[in-house]
Amino acid sequence: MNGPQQRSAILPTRLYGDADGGGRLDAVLSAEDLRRLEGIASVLELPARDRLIYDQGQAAEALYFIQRGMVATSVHDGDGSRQILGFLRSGDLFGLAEQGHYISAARTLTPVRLFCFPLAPLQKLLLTDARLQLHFLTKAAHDLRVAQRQLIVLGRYSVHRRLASFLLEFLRHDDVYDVTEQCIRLPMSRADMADYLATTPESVARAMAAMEHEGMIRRYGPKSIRVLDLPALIRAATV
Amino acid sequence: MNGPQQRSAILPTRLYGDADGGGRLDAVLSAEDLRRLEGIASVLELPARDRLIYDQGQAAEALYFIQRGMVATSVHDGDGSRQILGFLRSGDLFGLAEQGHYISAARTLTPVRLFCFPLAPLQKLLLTDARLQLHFLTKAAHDLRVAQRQLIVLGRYSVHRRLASFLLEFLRHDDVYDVTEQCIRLPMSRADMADYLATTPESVARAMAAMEHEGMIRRYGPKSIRVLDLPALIRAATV
DNA sequence: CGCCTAGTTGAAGTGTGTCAATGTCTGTGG
DNA sequence: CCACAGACATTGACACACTTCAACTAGGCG
Repeated sequence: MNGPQQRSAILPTRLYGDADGGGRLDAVLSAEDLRRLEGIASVLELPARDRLIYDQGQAAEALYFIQRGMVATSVHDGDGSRQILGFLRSGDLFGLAEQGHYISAARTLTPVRLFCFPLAPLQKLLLTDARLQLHFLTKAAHDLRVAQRQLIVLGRYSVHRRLASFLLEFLRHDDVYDVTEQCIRLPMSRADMADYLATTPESVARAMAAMEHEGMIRRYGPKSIRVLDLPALIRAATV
Repeated sequence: MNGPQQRSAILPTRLYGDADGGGRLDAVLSAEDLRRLEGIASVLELPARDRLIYDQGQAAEALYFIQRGMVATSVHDGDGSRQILGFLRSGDLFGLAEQGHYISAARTLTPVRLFCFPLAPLQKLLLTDARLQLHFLTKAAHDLRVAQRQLIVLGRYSVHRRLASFLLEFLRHDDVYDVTEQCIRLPMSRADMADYLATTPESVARAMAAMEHEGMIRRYGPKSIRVLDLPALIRAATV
């Protein structure tokens, strides 16, 4: 994993707060912690996009850590309806289960490299290493905050604003954002974006078109977007 | 806290899964764990509804545990907009912070009795007791599942269906549901329900009226509802 | 008992979903 | 390397669930 420098990441007032690194688990782990985790992990390499990692309802056997690439978790309704719960990137954990079964499906959006922690050894490790466990707890708290933020986005924002918030997310991550060119590379389809933002591909396309019309972005094909007016984009996500 | 029977609640395959007790923290703690928690806790008793426990943005100093009563956490937008993130009951934890500040406000819906765990001592305790910490981790995972479920509700369901899901939630909790009378006691206002379900008080009222018209419920004043046709209510929440 | 807040009902407006048609990428095979 | 095919994205027209605004009614607490 990256950034294995030793850090005293545990600050008392940050419990159930922010351990920082923007929620990246690997950014806060010590070299010793990493060694231990690698001791129980196996590496899973998926070389292409749209590969199923696990399916909804499947018996949960492991927790996954993303080392490289991007993953989407989604819940499928009886009918065709689908809600994407999150787009996950390097440093994220996934594999949340309920009563021994995954509650969502997980599939790759890009080629990915994963660490795979079998649950029983992981639990054993966390019980022997409270400091390490606290990092997992902090990560869980981070994910909870992310989910609650998304609750606000879906509950209160218009489609236009949801899309603006979504695009802004990408600016933090230099694996999908070229800072010098101010260009975002979207790894997912309009349908994926729609299912994450709880709308339709058509509405996403319309919102994109509107943003381009307003001069805040410029489209170069559906997967590549240049940010022309960042303040306007921020305004669109805020107001 | 209730249910202090010793249980070997830690089952390997349930990590980041369900520790059970329906997410109640106190239902899985050992007598020893309880004693230790009580050692660092102070009791907070709020005798009335609509009391602010902490405000959004306030410096986070403690994590709260509900022993009795009901609490709502909510995020307030710049303008009047408000999203209620959750209605919390006995056995729940709240007080999620980011960078040392609460991300939401918390206020009482009923008189409540809380345990108040100051963050520094709590963190110290969790670091010395990995088993106890694992219960907190499991609780965090539970809350994450709850938030993700709500994401689906807000993202995919009609107002009618959202309300049906909401009412069904109450049937699990005998502090608000009289099983023999099949009567739900709603402790919150229509506005609160609306802000939780991401709609308006008017739409809630209309959905209620429709359900009564369809014969699945009967209203006795705005705060008291009898379930007449449970299967129909379940259908309304499912289909 | 009466005031005031909260809830309900009605009518009108609108954002977004739906259905349908057109346009544009992408990746595969000739 | 180019051409084709199928999937994906975009645009337009229309429908409708829900919000908004307004008036009225009913609870509940002093």
